[in-house]
Amino acid sequence: MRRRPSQRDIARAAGISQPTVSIVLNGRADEYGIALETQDKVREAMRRLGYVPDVAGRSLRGGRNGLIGVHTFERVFPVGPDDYYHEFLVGIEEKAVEMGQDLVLFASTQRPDGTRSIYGAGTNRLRLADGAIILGLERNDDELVRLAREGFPFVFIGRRDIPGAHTPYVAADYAGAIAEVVEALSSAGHTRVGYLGLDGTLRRGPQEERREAFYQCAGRRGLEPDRPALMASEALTGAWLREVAASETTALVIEAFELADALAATALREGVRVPDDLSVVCLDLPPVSSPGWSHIAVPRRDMGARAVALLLGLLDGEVPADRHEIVPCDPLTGDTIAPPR
Amino acid sequence: MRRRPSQRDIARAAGISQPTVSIVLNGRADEYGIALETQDKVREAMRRLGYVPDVAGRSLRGGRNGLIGVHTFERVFPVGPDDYYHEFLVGIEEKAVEMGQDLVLFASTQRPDGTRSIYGAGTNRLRLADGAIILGLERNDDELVRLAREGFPFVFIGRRDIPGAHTPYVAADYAGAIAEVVEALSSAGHTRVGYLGLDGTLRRGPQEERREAFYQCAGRRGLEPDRPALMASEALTGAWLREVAASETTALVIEAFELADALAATALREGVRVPDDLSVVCLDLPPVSSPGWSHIAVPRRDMGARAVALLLGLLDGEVPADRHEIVPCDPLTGDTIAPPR
DNA sequence: GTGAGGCCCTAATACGTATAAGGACCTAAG
DNA sequence: CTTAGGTCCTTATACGTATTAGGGCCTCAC
Repeated sequence: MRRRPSQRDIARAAGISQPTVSIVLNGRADEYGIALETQDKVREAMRRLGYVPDVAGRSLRGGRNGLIGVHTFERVFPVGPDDYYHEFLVGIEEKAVEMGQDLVLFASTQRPDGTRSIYGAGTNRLRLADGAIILGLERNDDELVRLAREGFPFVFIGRRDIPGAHTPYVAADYAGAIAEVVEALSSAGHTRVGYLGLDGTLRRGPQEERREAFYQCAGRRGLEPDRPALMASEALTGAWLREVAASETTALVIEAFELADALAATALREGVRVPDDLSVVCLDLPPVSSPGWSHIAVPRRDMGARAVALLLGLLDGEVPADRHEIVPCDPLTGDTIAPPR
Repeated sequence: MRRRPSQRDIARAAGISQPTVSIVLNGRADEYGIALETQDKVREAMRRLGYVPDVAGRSLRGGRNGLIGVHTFERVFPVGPDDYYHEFLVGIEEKAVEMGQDLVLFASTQRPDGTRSIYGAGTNRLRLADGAIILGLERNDDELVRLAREGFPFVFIGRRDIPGAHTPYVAADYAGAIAEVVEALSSAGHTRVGYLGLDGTLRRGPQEERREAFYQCAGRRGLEPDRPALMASEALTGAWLREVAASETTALVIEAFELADALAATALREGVRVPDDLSVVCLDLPPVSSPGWSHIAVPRRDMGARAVALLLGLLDGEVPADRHEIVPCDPLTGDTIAPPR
């Protein structure tokens, strides 16, 4: 008798039938009028045999398992320390703890090339969980559409408006936060502002969203932004920085933390003083990073937590299937915005 | 007809029986001698109806659900970046990907005080997975004993010899690595060596294991170690370091990365040159840390991966239930061991 | 003493899958 | 003509769960 005890085993041990066990287990004993004595027998047997409901059986039947799936379109734990997913996971786990749910990290969906696919492995593994939180930088709209069409409950982290599909998501309020940045620069007296963007496709979606929000907002507030300078962080040269410092541009908006790190090093080397010679603001600096530069930050932890709450709301049917949640960014902090020189 | 197609639907569409569909799907058509024409009909219907196998049904049938539990006696994702668990998780995930398994992080087992307990919630939630990998700094021997007695398959990460229970574990070969350190110090010409240990209970088990291994090994190799200096990293003062540098002691073995960081800062302040004035070796420096100090490192990634492999071996019955695995540490690297001044 | 109604439980079933056992049909050998 | 053997498929079953329908037994009222 090596196999895990099932409801039938409990029933046998308690001298009653399997459905009764199920009823007691699910707290519907009163509703069905099960004698207290019987309930005790059942619970005692469960404890004694170490019963735990079977995931497969439950989800086959259509019930809940207390499992929240987490699917990422790339590896969950990249090697580097500045990990895109980590903070999201922290938030997800925190809320899961609070709500008494466990998490399933889908590792089995990874293909040989390192990307992950919901349907790639031939089966939709996500179904083992009650619902899933999905995150990823790649655009995999077709898989999401299919998932939505199957009626599987999920929440995407990040803005993801897909035509023709109701996909609930939790996104950061970039626009609001960037308005705050623009306001701060403007009221410090800046008019010509440079924009340093990340070249390449690494996190293209979010980057472009920031960029657009910035340019729209700057225009409305009377700022004159330079055309965006796009480069990889290794490509940031002293010559470029000297040129900026010598130009009319008095402040720099930086799109990504890699560029901020590179800029910090270059500025130090070139003797460009921040913020005396050049004001600097970074959009989305991770918590562990860089000097105390002015920045806003995507509230990853908070977004993770909200995603869990939203998913549970979905599962309980308390929330419509096309609900979006926009989470305010962490407010602008730091001290590298000064009046122009 | 909103629901996803099942094998029965395929069968109906192709005008045959459900088991035939299953047989074709699993590539056993030849074995069962299914006519090519029938196979084509089946495959065509699958494509047309968009069939995707149902995991729940499968794992219900197979007895396994492809879920590997990960239980930690503390939070999985602490807030700090120098995260004790992170590297283990990386290894676990890597191997899980390779073996096509998914991971369950047990968040529901957390008690209000932040600690986690296997049996705290009344039932052993771990049972939901096929088996589990358990890690944690606290000693919770009683829960492990109970788990072992219940016959639940698990692997502990870290040395954990519990009298009267077969608990498989994966541990680092501290002794071997520390012998390497002692050998290096000795052959560089050192005889008097200091030992800087971490005070407090934070990671007591592993720390003490290192300490004992060092003192035993040093004795055998003819080194004269000072009595260990135990302190919290904040308590490391310039005065202490000056005293060491002025004494007969020519090398320092450091137990934990926090102390290494603190020592680096203090040495810089005090003008103590490493390794010219003092040789330094750290036991277990995380990958992302500090100057290029000489150190050995606990092979966390590797240990995580081995734990997964060991657990699957256990599940397949290919491995006895009392198997221990000792993983060699990453070899000594760095350049802060020099001849004594 | 018959019916109503409450109490407490069981039998039957369905979900999707995989496999063992079995059966129908045909061909070829004796 | 019978039988052995091959080919190709089906029937039956089991896995663990939750729910619907139903049934036995007791008590009380008429």
